[in-house]
Amino acid sequence: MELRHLRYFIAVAEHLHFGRAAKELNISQPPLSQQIAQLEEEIGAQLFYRTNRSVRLTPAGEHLFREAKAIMGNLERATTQTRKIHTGEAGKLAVGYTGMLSSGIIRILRSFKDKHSDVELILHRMSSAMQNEALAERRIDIGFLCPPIDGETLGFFHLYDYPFVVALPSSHPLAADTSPIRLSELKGEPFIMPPRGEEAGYFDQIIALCNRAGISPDIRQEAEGVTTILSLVAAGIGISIVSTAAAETQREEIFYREIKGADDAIGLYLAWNRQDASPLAERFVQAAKVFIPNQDK
Amino acid sequence: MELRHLRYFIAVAEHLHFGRAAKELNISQPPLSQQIAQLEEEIGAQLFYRTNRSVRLTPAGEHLFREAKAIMGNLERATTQTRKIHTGEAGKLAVGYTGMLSSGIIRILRSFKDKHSDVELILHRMSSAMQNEALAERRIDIGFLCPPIDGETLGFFHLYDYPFVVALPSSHPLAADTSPIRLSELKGEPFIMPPRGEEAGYFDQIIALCNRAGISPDIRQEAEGVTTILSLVAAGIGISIVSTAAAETQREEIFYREIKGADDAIGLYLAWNRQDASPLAERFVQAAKVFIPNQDK
DNA sequence: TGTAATGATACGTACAGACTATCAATCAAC
DNA sequence: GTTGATTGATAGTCTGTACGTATCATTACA
Repeated sequence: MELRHLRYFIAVAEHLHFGRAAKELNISQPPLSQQIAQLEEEIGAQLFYRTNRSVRLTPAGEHLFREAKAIMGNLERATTQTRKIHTGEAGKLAVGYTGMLSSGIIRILRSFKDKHSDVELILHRMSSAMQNEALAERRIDIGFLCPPIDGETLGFFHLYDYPFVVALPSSHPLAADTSPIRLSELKGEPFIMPPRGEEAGYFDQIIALCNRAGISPDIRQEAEGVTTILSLVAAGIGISIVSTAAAETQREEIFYREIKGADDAIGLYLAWNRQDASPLAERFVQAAKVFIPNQDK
Repeated sequence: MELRHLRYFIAVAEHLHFGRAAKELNISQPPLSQQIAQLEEEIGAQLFYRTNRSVRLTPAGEHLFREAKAIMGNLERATTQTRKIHTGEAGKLAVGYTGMLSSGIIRILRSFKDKHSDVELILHRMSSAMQNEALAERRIDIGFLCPPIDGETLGFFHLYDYPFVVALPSSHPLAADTSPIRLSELKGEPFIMPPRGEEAGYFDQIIALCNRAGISPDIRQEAEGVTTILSLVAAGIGISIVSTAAAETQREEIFYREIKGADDAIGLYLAWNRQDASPLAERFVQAAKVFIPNQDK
């Protein structure tokens, strides 16, 4: 059986007239009769009552008519959707993000979703190291992450820079003052940090920052993900140095202070697998480029 | 596009190897490559990433793969069901019945349903006259009805004979006695009868029965359907003469008495449209024939 | 560097589906 | 009854295309 049989069958069932159906199909009547006969033979069921003057569907034919129309409709929708996925108008896009959905990331996601309503964005929170791996293995299509980035297999570009701030429990003695803090004041404080294996760039930058201020952070606690780190700070377990992106959502239990004399910032990058990136991923990357700040020279 | 394309595509998507897929399809590899290329061209989407050493589905291909399998499954089920409807193993069967589903009718329906679980029996209560019309117009496939039957267009045979009984309100003076009643005792009683136009055979037989007993029934009320008639009797509106089939289900408000010296009975017939009876209707008729009483000579 | 594996390409062929012509059956008009 | 129109089926021919064989290009691996 071929789709031709179904197409012809539907035409005859709709017109209940071989001649007119043939005309609609742009073929002559004899081959139409033949194909219908073939279909009946193959299915093993008479589909039409035919006298020389009238054509009517049998009960079996009526059933097949309904089914055939549904099948052709499904096929039509399937091919259209397939084409859309190819062009990147539709599909699923797995997106990784490190800690919090900063307003910068949300703006990009929102804008893309608005223009591509058929696209399903699936968000995965994972560390920068995990994103490198997931992008390489195509478990995610897009990553919002911090260095290091495996430039061999991944394409990437810089999006935003977020300065560092110190996160203190509100109950902490240093939390009273709103002025920028000197990092040397943090000497001996218990630090909460992500594991270096998960966020090497972030980790090293903070260490360097502290070293420059003449202190060596006393890491008492490791925690995965900014939200977890901040929860621990809120609980009074220790202090941490986080990006202003994480500090966007204020919490009562946490007090943020800028760092005096340091304009260090952590870079947020967008990355994708540069080999066989899905069309959707490519679209996303293109759309995201618009959000690069100061791109006008 | 033809089903061939989908079949070939599914084979390649399952094997992710053109050579092996071709072998399974019993064709050689080159035409398989061609057909897949055609499919991609027609849909307007790349379906496989092909290097010379590996074949992988694109996101678009993965979507089409799922859809194509579903479509092939639907098609398979549709053709099987169509064949079943043709042979009478499945389908819908509209059955008409006059008044009540007597135990005789129920036995036939039950037996048929047991042997043909894929068949949906749709019951329609309608008078014998309506059934004649509905059978001719194919609104129903099978009728359980009383004469007259239009032998021109309908095939039919006799099933059961149900003797007549008198139905009295329990409060009626004549309802005390359990012995057979003489019809002459009913002189002057208000009769409830179906309209003659709907149940001519039944109507005329009762009139003849009464006439033989020397009375002319005083028809005060007409009602469509035995259940309606019996409800009116129960309400004390009048009396009626009904078949023992209707009397099968006893009600407290109604008292039935046999009729003395009359072995008249109303015949229940099974009828169908003898032109292009649906295969299912034919099966039903054949199955019902087993229930003709005294068929052994 | 040579060999095996794999999908794409080139080209000839056979068959199936399409066309034209015609037939058979039915219905309607007179 | 007879004739003409309508309609689906059949017969015979032709053509497009799906398939097969042979071969190539590329890649992986020994």
